[in-house]
Amino acid sequence: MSEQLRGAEAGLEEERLLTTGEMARLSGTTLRTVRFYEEAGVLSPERRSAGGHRLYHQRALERLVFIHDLRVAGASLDEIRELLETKWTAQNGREAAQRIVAALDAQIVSLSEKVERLNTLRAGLLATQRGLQGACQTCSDAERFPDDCDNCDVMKSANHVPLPLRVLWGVRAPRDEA
Amino acid sequence: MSEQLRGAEAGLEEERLLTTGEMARLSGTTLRTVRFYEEAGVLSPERRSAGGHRLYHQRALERLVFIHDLRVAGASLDEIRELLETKWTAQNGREAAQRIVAALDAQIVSLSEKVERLNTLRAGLLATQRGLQGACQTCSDAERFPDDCDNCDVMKSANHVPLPLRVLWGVRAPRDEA
DNA sequence: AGCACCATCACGCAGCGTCATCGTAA
DNA sequence: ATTACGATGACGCTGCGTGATGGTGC
Repeated sequence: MSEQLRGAEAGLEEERLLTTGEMARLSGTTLRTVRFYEEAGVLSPERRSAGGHRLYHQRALERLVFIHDLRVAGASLDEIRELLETKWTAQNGREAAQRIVAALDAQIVSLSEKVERLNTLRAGLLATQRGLQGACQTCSDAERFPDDCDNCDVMKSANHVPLPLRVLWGVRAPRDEA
Repeated sequence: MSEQLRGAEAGLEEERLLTTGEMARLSGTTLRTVRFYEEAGVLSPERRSAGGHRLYHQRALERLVFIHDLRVAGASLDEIRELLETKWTAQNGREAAQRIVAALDAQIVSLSEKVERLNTLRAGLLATQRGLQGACQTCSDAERFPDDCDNCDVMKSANHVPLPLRVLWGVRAPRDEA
């Protein structure tokens, strides 16, 4: 018994702990973010150094990356905290697995919607670039340019003008007035 | 001349102006957002009613949708305002087109990166669901469940465990303690 | 005259950024 | 002992949400 324990302890190859700065750099976040995530209750160091510096497990780095990914995806820290705690608040493995799968379902749905929306937007922006890189790039029609573009071929020829082009190249909005 | 003007005026088919609420509903935003965008200098009503109610052109609705899309994509209202003003601050059509194309380039790049990242995350979440829906759903091993899952087949068999699964199903983080 | 709608403060909140000041690490 | 790095406040900022209170439109 004590043999096994000592063996296990010796087997732990002195895992190198990470500083806050290393966590930030390796995850693509900042010091402030790492500390804020601790305050928010989603990430904490394994221990502190004698002088009070935070020291993290390498697993905490994966956790940080995951949290940051979910934030980029639009999840709130509240949602993220719940997700991370699910396994430990469930009564048994079955329940934990089910609840996590359900929570992930919701995230995946909103994520898919967002991706679709971003792809649509990107397509519109690209189409707008193509539109502008044609005639407008060489346009020297000082009579027509700012205010009469709506009547130019560029805006009428294409039978479906992308929304960004209509907005960016259309008539002056009240907001754009002097 | 006056004939033309009168004709043009008569030709304008009494465009129906939109209220703030209609703008919000039709764009999927809120009253607060529409008003805030005005305060931020990116969207303004064509005029006010006698009683002070905002009245918008239909073009303003497209503008609002575009602004909201860019916000979802992660652009700041400052960036958006600059983009929307580009055409009117440039000296000629060529310069305006070039500057807009350049600005859109930057947006498209960051947008593409984001889409890629979200797709990667989604793949990880889906793989995590698949992992959990197997053995864990029927796991009744009360000895093993919460703390020893790392040594379970589920976490060792797959030669590449997705990051979310490692994080969500791995050993207890300090943060998850009582 | 009634009911839905809108306007204008005003405060609140998440998720950090950004100093300033001071202690730690090697 | 120097130099880089980290800790701890504290205040600031964006992009809205959320009332409260009172006027508008039809």
